[in-house]
Amino acid sequence: MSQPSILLVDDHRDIAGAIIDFLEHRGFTVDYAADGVTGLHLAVTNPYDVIVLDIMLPGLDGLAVCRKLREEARIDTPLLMLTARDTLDDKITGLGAGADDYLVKPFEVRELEARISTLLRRHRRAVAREIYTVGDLTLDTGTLRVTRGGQSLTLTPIGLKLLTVLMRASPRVVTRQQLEREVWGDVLPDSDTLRSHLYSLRKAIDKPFDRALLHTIAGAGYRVSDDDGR
Amino acid sequence: MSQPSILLVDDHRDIAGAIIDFLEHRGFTVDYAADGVTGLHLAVTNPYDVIVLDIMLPGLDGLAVCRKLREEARIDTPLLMLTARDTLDDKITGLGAGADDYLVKPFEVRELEARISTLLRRHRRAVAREIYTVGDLTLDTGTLRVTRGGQSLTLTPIGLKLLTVLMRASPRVVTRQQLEREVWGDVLPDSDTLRSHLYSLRKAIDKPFDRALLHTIAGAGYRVSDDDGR
DNA sequence: CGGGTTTTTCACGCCGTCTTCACAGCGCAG
DNA sequence: CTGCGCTGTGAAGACGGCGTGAAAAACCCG
Repeated sequence: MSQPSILLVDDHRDIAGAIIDFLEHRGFTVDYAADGVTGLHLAVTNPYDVIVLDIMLPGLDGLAVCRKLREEARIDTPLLMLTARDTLDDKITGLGAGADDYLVKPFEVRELEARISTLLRRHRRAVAREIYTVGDLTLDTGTLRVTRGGQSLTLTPIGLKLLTVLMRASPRVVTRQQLEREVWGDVLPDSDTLRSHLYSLRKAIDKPFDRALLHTIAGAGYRVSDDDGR
Repeated sequence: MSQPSILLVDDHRDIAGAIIDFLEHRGFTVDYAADGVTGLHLAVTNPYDVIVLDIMLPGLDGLAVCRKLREEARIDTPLLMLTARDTLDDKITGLGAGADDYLVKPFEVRELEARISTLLRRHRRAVAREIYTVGDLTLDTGTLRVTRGGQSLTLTPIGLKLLTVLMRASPRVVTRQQLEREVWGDVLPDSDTLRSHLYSLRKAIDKPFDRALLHTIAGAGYRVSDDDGR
């Protein structure tokens, strides 16, 4: 996600303009709607990374938009609610409607950006979190923790990347080319440094244990699987 | 799977009630148990698509239930563990015990649903592979594993390639030329090394067994089929 | 700038694979 | 009956892929 996209829904055009200027200057792409219906429509038709929603809107208010997004459209994009008063009621109803955070007006744009960044990070982590298990080896892509037989292992970044690809594919075979592409993109290194990395990955996840999980398939590629004789 | 079925094991009846309401409203069928023993019993007697298991349970706790399911009952239904925030430890999350995912309490029900959907998707994908079968010989083109009569065979890369072509074509005849083209492309080797490869392929897949599956069609080519009489 | 980590490069040597070759069996045609 | 061509059989050697390990280079972070 090189350029996070934001949807801003707020009927105060002057304030909104300032916010948009600031956010765009900070590298975000911003779409804007001045009322609830338009905002809702934009939100369901485009994939945003964060939605910023004023609670007071003409027609369909922020709470209603939020609820519709969550319950009808089933969109779980992180949502930040802008509320005028710091009443406990507002906070509770906002969060109850499915908002992920709220911000009390008036606020600093810096503050808004910070909250947005937090939501981005959190959501990315939550969405990215997948857990792969092969035999007694587990990889938690959320915490980037790798464990085998209960004990935690430390890998280098590339080792981790390789293992992720291999475990996601498990028990299928992954070719060298696929692995190289995953790690280095399109500009592949000349010499096959991949071999060294697989060597150290193996040293980390297989060497200290009895059974090997990372297998070489001659002329084809590599596979992570718990064969166990079969 | 029109109506995915979930097993929920949690001793907080109020929370469980809310979860059940939500999930049933979202189109799942939910069974419920308030303690580990009941949950375990349900899990081994019914086929669920996903099991949601609280880690803190009266009597038999979640980790124990999970372990028993995996190690004794040999049930590999996707399992999601519910854990308290303060016990977020490798050993406690249940990953080591065989859980496929975990969720930290308190959580949003829609997050729970999202994770359940992910597990459903992944599990479905894991069982669907393209596999060729001829007689008791099977070839999994994803894992590149070849088995006959339950036992696994090891082939050379070229042998594997030949077998793939032959099994894909089975029971039709494949000419030598076609086989050569598949393996070597357009620059064919001078001498007919193909014969040697077919010889060793035969040695691998037919020699150790009674009935031959790889047949030579004089002057025409080769065929893989379970003829039985013809 | 400095220290530690990560990545890349390189060289060695083994092992599996591919190729080549020689021979035997078999069927068919002359 | 005999020779020829096609195929199965098996071994030997060449070759390349791959594991291994260390050392150099790049990188990151404070």
